[in-house]
Amino acid sequence: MRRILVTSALPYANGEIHIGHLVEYLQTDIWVRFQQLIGNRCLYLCADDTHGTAVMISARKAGVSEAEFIARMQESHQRDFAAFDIRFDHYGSTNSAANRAICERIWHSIRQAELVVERDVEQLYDPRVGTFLPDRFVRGQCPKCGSPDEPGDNCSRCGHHYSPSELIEPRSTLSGATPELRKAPHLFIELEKLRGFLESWTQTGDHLQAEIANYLKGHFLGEPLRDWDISRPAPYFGFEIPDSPGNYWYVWFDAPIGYIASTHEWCERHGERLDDWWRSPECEVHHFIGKDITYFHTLFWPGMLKTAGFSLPTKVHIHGFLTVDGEKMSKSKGTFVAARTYLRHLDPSYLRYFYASKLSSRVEDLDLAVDEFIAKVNTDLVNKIVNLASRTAKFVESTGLSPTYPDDGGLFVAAAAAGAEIREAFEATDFSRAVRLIVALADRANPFVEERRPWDLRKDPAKAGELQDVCTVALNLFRQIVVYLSPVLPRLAEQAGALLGDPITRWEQSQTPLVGKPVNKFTHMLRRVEEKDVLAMIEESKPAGEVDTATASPAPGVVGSTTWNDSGVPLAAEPLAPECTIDDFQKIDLRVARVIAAEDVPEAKKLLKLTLSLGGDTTKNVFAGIKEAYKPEQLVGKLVVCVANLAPRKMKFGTSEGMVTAASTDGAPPTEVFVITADTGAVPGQRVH
RNA sequence: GGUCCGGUAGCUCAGCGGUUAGAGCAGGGGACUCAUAAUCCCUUGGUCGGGGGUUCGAAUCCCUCCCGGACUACCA
Repeated sequence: MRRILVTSALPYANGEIHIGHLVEYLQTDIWVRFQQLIGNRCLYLCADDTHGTAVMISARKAGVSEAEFIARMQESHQRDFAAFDIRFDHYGSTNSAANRAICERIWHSIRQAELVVERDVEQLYDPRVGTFLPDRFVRGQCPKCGSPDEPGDNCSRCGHHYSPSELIEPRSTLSGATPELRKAPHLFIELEKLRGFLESWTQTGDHLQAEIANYLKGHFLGEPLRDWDISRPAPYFGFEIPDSPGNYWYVWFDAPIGYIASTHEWCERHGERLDDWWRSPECEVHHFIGKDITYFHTLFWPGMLKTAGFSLPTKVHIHGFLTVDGEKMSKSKGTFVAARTYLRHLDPSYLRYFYASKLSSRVEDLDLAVDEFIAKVNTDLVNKIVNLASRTAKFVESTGLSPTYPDDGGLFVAAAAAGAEIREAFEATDFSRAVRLIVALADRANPFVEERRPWDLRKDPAKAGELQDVCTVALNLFRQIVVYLSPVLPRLAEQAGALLGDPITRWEQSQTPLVGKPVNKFTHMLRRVEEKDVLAMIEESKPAGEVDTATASPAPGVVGSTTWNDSGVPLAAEPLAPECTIDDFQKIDLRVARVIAAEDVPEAKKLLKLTLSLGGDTTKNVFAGIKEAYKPEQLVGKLVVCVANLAPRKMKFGTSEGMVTAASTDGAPPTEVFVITADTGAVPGQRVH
């Protein structure tokens, strides 16, 4: 029996769980349940990741204390996980006494290893809010290309990288205030000192997927590893560093330590020793994470563990992101579905099954195509698998299963043998392969029922024995499939166990048929998915107030903010700029213009080249960063609003003589950009007053 | 631009050196009626991205090009 400790990444306490998060938690939960099913001792641990500026700000906005804020969020997270049958052995919080203690312990080791250096860091500071600003909380004009309102780390227009302090006319997105440059001491971990260890750990053994090891080799280990800035000056929601008053551990220092702290809390409750799980060569440690946090889990984290003498991860399992119908999840398209919203419309088993049917051990994005989702769930689960039971169980309600297992032409034995391959696939987190193999078993079981025609047998009392045998076979094949599928579909396993009076708890149950048992009354196990439910879920996930003009028209004559129920998200994402005067506004000459030509700039990722007419012979050549939102032909003929007196700017592909105005939510993907057009009747050349 | 992954039937994918390339779904035809109109049988459909090469033999190995995606672009 192996002893295995498993974690999923700690969800951040700044937002709700959505179906993208669930890829990871379901993947992990399935693997854990599989391990338990085959008899291994397997613990599944998680916690909320609670620290950092973002939580501090969100709590402030919500008008509650951080403690209150994270408590609410944690409750919400745990409720969602439970609803999807994600079964943690313990769910902690990084804002716990246990975590603080272990952070201190690990910190002490890192200090002792002389890996810490102190250096001053200049960072922008918001004097109005009284806090230092992470890069993404600062916006301003790009120092290179002059593009206004660019984020604090790099320019979305020219791609130039800079530090937020290089921005021209920077402002805080929290308050609109002009940030000040302030110097503060920060603590750094000198990761380069661990190079030897990290090279060998990442490049040998089976700790990482091959593509990840390769990626690290090329991207990080190819040059000196940079020092890791792991402290933040006050105010910061987190743990104060004991030997550095006024400084707090950066959230990414204490977050992974939460894995150990959560284990510690579990140990306290169950009378176990932490060292048996985190300092024992007998115990495997498996982390499941998304590809976005590869860096933290494959370099810093092993470095910290190694230095502090904890077990290194046996394996870091890294998965890709979720896409919906081939595109990134999008709030406006309604594909950014909160777990809570999903639950209002659909059965969690559908998602568990669908994800399982798509997941492999590779670092690939997983696509949820709505049609495929519906087809897979209905065809495989309901029509093929559950159908085996629902078409035969009632014939043996009174007699129960045959006392000995009848001749089934070798079906049960063959499916039992297939278990070895299915088991390997689960072990390797190659769930799509496992599911494919399992469904193939159902494809063989249904023809058996068809051929033996139980519905005819029941008409002849002399064939009662044969009827019982046929149903005994069908129900056993069903049960066998459900045992294999039980890590994916625990509810179905429970229902099947109840039907046959024999709870499904062990993989071995797939190897021996069940005989001589009474059969309970069959009750529905899984409803078919209906397209309208999926569509309703997507509709509900669209931002409130966003009316789909193709399908809905507003009630005439009724106008008011309560009627429209517009979301507060865009404004909150990008608070109002500092006040300006009418004179300030007059400097900007906005004009109505007609797009008379639009063409793609093939070499550019974001740009379209537009020719704007201001009426008469006056035209302007403008490059607009809207390629990902519009096709050129959609724009030709449109009346847009342009900044007509903008200084011309030479760009890689030509000179841009103006700018087309467009609306977007800060932080939204580049596909969510909406060009501002003029109402009917406006003509090119008119000024916007 | 760099790195990596992929391109096999309309769709999702399997096969990854060896008999005429497979499955499920979808399409077409038929059967059945126990079952959540589920099931079963038959069937249409593919120069395995293009081109070179290695080999007795290639979807499978090598080279090259094209296309799609992810990551990355002095950033952690």
